[in-house]
Amino acid sequence: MLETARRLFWEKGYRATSMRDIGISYGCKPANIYNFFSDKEEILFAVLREEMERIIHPIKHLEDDDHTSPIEQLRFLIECHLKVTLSYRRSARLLFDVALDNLSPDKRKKIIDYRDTYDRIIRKVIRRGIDAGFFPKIDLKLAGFMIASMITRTRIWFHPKQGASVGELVDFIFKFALNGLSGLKRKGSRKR
Amino acid sequence: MLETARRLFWEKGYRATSMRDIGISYGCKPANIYNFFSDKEEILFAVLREEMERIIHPIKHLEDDDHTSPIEQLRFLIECHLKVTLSYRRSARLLFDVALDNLSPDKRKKIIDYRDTYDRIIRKVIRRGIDAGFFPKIDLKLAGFMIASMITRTRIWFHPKQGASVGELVDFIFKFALNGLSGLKRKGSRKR
DNA sequence: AATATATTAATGAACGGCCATTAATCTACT
DNA sequence: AGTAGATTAATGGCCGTTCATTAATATATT
Repeated sequence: MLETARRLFWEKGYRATSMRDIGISYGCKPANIYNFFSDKEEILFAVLREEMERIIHPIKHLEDDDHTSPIEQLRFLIECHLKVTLSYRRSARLLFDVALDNLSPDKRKKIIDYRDTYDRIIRKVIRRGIDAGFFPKIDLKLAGFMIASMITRTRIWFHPKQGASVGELVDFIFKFALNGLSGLKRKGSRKR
Repeated sequence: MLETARRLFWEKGYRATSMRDIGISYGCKPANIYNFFSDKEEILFAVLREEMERIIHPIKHLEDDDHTSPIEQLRFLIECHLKVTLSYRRSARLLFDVALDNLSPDKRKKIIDYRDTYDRIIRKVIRRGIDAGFFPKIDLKLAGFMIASMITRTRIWFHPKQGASVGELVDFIFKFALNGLSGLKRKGSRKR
């Protein structure tokens, strides 16, 4: 049932998906859904949390890994994030962006914490790249957001049957990011 | 009134913004809105079209400009797109992504045409950079999407009072993109 | 094994709320 | 007087959720 809801939320949006829609798609009446979830919001929360977990889990160790090469870490992070992202079907919207308003403050905070964790990890990886001399001293926040932007939006336009394969996309984004970061100058950096 | 609707749609989403909301915010009753717009969808269409116009208009000439330096063109495009994007308030969602479903097919097509125009322009600029020897032969679609992704998502996280200024962001993205593209190898390219 | 009891899953019916929109009427302006 | 803008009252529709009931399944008891 959660999978059904997840699919519909991504396809149509949270608000445009009714409990009746979920029931019809899953094969039960909407009232039955309340035997499994307390309300609609809880379904959304479960969906978002599960996806965030899938994104964070494989890269979590990077936060404390001060030994592996930062370039390898960057590639690993990009590859993991991208593969999770593209393991789902293409979607016209990014649910992480649009659905947070529909969560109560405490649940929203939990999802935002996941995002913060992601941001923290990617910045650490980049930081290590700087410290190791691969990248110039740059704004970690900007760099992290740029890379994440490129990855997250692949879900909107990437189509597995057309153009580049996932592997090629990993390569492209990794190299683009690596070159992009490597070539930046001190200018534009800002102490935070 | 259009400005009021635009603001609310971006803040809360199209579906979560009721005609009552628009009326209250604008200072009239919802029924009055129908003296100016035939229905809710027409408001959305007007909002999206106006914003797309603002994005496309300043860069439209780039489509037929085979003389200016492609690097300058790239910078100009990034700068224009970014400045339009950040001329609006930060938003938790990208209306272009989420609201298209709420348009009738013919109106949706019109907005998508704008996006296609943007994609065409940015790919042309990159194409020229390739032809002029600045970039290696790469997948134009991927490259275009990457740059556009970085720009469009600034609307979600950029805050004018914190961190980098708009100008610094223009510099950052331009250089990131320029270096990113410049350093790419033939590998990963794919004939389309 | 058969039966009673408990639990879980599923449903029909309905509620109260909100929505976009319309028709009729009113008000302000020229 | 005519018109544009604004409002009131109402409609039909959809929504998330609740409640009482039923059906199916699991567990405990004899």
